[in-house]
Amino acid sequence: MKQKPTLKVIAKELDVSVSTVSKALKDSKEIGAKTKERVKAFAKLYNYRPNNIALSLKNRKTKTIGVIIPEIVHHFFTTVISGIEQYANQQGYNVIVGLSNESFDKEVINLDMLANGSIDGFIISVAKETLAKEDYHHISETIDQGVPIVMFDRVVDEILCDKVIVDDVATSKKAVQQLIDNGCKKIGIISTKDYVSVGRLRTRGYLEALNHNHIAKDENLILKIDDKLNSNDNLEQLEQQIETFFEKNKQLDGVFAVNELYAITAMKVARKNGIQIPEQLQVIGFTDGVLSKHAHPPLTTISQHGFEMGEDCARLLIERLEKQDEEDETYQTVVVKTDLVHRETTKTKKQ
Amino acid sequence: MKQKPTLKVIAKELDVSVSTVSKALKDSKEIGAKTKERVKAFAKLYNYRPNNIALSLKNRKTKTIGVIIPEIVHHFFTTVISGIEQYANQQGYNVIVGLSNESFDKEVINLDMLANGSIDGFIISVAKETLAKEDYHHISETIDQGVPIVMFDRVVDEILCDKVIVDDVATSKKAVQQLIDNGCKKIGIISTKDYVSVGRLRTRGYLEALNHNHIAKDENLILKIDDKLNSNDNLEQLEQQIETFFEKNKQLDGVFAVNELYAITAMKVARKNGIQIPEQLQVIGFTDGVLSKHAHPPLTTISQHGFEMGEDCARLLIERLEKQDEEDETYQTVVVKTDLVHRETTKTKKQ
DNA sequence: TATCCACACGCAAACGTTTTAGTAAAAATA
DNA sequence: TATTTTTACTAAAACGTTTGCGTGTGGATA
Repeated sequence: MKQKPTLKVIAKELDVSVSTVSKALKDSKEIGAKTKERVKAFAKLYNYRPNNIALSLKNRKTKTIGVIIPEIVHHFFTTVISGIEQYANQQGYNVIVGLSNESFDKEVINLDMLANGSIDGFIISVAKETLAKEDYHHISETIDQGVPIVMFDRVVDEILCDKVIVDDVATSKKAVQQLIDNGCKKIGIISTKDYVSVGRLRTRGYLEALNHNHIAKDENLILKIDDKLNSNDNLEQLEQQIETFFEKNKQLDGVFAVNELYAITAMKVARKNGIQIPEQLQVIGFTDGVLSKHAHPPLTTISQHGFEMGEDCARLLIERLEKQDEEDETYQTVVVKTDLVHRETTKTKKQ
Repeated sequence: MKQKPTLKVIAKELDVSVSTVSKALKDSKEIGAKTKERVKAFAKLYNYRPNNIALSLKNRKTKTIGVIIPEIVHHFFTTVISGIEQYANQQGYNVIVGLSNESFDKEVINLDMLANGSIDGFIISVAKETLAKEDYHHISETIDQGVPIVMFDRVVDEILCDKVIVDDVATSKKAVQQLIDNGCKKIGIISTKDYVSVGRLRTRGYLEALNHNHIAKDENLILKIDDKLNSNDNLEQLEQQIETFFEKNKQLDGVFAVNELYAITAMKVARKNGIQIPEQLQVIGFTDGVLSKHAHPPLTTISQHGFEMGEDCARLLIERLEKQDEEDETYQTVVVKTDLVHRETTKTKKQ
């Protein structure tokens, strides 16, 4: 339990100045060969490492990026984090994770805690409560203070910053089109309330697909789940709502669900009602996670490539950080491509 | 894009000294009432926040704890992180996450990057490669440097530090006993190679249960999966190995799997072979995650209460940090209790 | 009027670095 | 030998805080 060596103690020990030690360690030509040797040997012996905090203070940058997400026990978000981590570490950056738990207040607190010099920039996916309140002052203030932000997945249009998203509308349209092509006549969507941007957009894509195929919109076929039900606690309520939905729509032969959980639960309800998948009912989910892959039957889904999204987020942020002098005020929105992963809840009509 | 206000700029603007500003903001009685007012008003106007990095440097503590885990796309680990986050934030600490990706080198790098003043202490679950190499010098060196470490789940006995674990042996024994009580005669275990501590211990629990019931050990009933197969890429190989395992053990009527994935995959193989669960084969998995809950049929599992484990880790670490003067060299090992979650892959003989 | 004491504030050091500018001494040049 | 150049190093400032101590001003007291 010895104290960590600093330049100062090395200097004192070797009877040279602090600056000599510093320079010797960086192989400066200002320092003589034998002095360098002495210093390096001593530093290695005592396992000297420069103090990161001091460096951060001096350089006014921490080489750390803050990621704030609604929840971490969630396959998509962790996949994104993996991508962020990978790219960031590779560039010598650390990643600090803050959880908002979908709460506005916790999001504000997290932003506050980290924005005071702890991190160089943020990557954030906005909490549902924040989206519902439409209060983004904490985000715009952070940007105003010169801390760049990259938003992903749940983004908000009013805020000017770099963004990484999936083309929710086009992707959903593609998925629903697939159901139509596979012969579905009565296609329902299980979505979220409209203030969740991805729910809103995916619903729009669903409607566009119907419209494009001259299928009339039927409000009964659109189920908008209340956000609170996402938490694992009230699974039964979710199941109940979907059950009711199924009862209301007897000849339902296709379901597009905006997330894994809704898709899986729909399958569960279908199974309970003796509905054969995919023979009587075809299902496509958004987001390709473990649940979909290991479901029975394995679920056809849309893969959003979370890892790549994470990499893109980190890249965008770090690029902006590294050229912060130029004050580039033009922001990018990266749209990552999606893929339809055909598994066994859809009929394989066309590949 | 204004620069962040510091004490210095406030001081200059108000034509007082830096120390006056600092003291005024903390309501020191040394400062006159009107000056305090002026300073506070100005600070609020420009949204002044003390720079955390400077404080960290001064106080020699960062109020940040580093968590290093093998992978983040994993229900158990994210649950633990949730617990850590919750407790830590509540105590005013931040959480920084490092991923080892099960690699020894990445673990060392992560430890190195963070140990130089960036964090006050670590919470770590050791990478498989590290366990295989049995090289823990990076960990002991970190502890020697005065940075406390708490290990959880995958711990190593040789290292003296606080630990949070599950009683793997007893818990596994209990699970296997349950299978026996439910009438299973031929019980197999799907485990990992022995260098993964949890796999080794859970296998031991399995054997103890057999022994306790005077059932002879049968090597054929013990399948030790090679670690590399955990990654989602080679699922087919995993499936293949389990398939072979089933063929070798025809009258198998009980399976105890040391993790979710193995359990789920075993069920998949069983279904493919037309084996009815739980009528012909009963299955219990270790770790209660989303897969188990949403499996069909829902999987009976052992819940390790990851959230509580996280809280315990954070509590242990923070307690040690806050009384670092006393140099308490007695370490605790917290054993969190487990529960058998009865679902539908076991016969409900006794509740 | 001389002395004392609050009062209100400023100075400076410290945390551990890096870096610019400066300075002795030694070496090279004239 | 006198001057310049090079070598090898040190001093000090800076990053943004906090805090113990010093100090000038004023009013109250003697």
